[in-house]
Amino acid sequence: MFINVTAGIAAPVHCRQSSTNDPLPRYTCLAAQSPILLPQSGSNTTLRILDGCVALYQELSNGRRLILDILGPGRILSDALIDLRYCRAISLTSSRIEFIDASLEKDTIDRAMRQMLSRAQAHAMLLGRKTATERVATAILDLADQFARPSRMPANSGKTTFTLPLMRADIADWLGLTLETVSRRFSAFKRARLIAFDHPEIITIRDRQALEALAGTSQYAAKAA
Amino acid sequence: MFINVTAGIAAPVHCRQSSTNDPLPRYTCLAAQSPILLPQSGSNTTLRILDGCVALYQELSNGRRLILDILGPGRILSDALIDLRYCRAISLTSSRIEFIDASLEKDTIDRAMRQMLSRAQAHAMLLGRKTATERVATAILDLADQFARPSRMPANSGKTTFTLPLMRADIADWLGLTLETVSRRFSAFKRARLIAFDHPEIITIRDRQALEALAGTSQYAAKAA
DNA sequence: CGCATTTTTGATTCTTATCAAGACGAGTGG
DNA sequence: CCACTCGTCTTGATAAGAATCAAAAATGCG
Repeated sequence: MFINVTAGIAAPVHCRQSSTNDPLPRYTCLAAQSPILLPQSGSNTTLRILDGCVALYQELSNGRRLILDILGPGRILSDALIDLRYCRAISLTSSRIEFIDASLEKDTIDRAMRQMLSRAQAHAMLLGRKTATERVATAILDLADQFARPSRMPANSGKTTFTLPLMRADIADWLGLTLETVSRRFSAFKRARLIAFDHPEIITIRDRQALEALAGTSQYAAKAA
Repeated sequence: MFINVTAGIAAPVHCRQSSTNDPLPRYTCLAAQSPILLPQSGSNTTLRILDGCVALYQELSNGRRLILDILGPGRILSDALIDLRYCRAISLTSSRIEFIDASLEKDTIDRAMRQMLSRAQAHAMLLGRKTATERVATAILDLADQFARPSRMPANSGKTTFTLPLMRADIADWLGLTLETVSRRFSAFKRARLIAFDHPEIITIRDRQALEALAGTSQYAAKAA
């Protein structure tokens, strides 16, 4: 199912969308695994993710794929930011997105751009110089930051539970690993009681400090941005 | 030797620099291996590399380093672009830089930002999914694009000669490899007659097409930007 | 020329990929 | 309700690629 964002009408069934005359914002709901087609650069199509999860990825000749970034609620995606000749975007879970007027929120775009670059650089560090263990620890912490419900009970010191919007294969494509390696690291972290999970996609962080130590110094700079 | 760009006065000996009252542009020469200290974000310090080569890099806890990008003549470096808490910049060869007024060239900064992001994403692809052979081939082509003299004789079909501004260890830190692996790939390419060199830093591309094939589809998107 | 740095090359080890098989869970239809 | 299937996940055995360790060769410099 392809959603052409240019037209803004080819939305799936279960979709809330205001009428054409309405002022911004307009909402759209995407099913899981829906490609998001931004128009050619220059049209200034910009959207904000309200809910769900979007992956920005590139592909190589023989089927190799790398997910460049995982975008959770609040993140901005714009043709002003990314080079669409090389990047594709896809929703990993069912997602709700909002179209925003780029010209009205120049500052927002600017901040999003800086965050994108900052994260890309931190991710390059991860891909170039971190071990599999460090990569997975980094990923778990980043995903917890982006997808954990803010409503955690205060008594639960440090324990965060969240639903992974990516499956093992996606995490592998994000971290430059194989799904088997990712699975092994998750199992190892579970054995070491750094995380806990019964279902593979519902993760509880049991020892955040240890994970942070494993993840290495250069945590995603995105937090501060 | 530290060059604090804020003040713009702590320049090395062999330095051409106009007086304080002069209008833009102002030039500065940097010796090889001079760290470039940009001020805290917000001051809009922006510079253009006129000659030479600058590396943008990050460091990890235990001495691991990753060069995020190699900047040749024409490239822009600005505190508006990069997060200076995590990035450092250093000249790899003696370089000439020019300070520009970011407010006057908003469009230039914008294009530079997009190029930076585009290159960061292509580099992430390289680090995450390319083999050592593909990485080195990609690097040689990118460096040729950035540092080969444009004055190549027309008869020399496809043959480009240029001086590498990086040594093997730098290339390794850029490509997420070790210097031994980089050296081995250079030797292999030499044996296969894809490149030629007598001195390790003066490289001639003998078979650009083969290199491009090895480098894989997603060549640096930077060219078009 | 001699010294320090860089590069090359070789031998070995280690991490992760690859190949393979089984376990688990969700959904389907009998 | 239960078999059946499909997709995902886990785990194990093995292989491949790059790192590491080590030493020699080349280069540049004082």
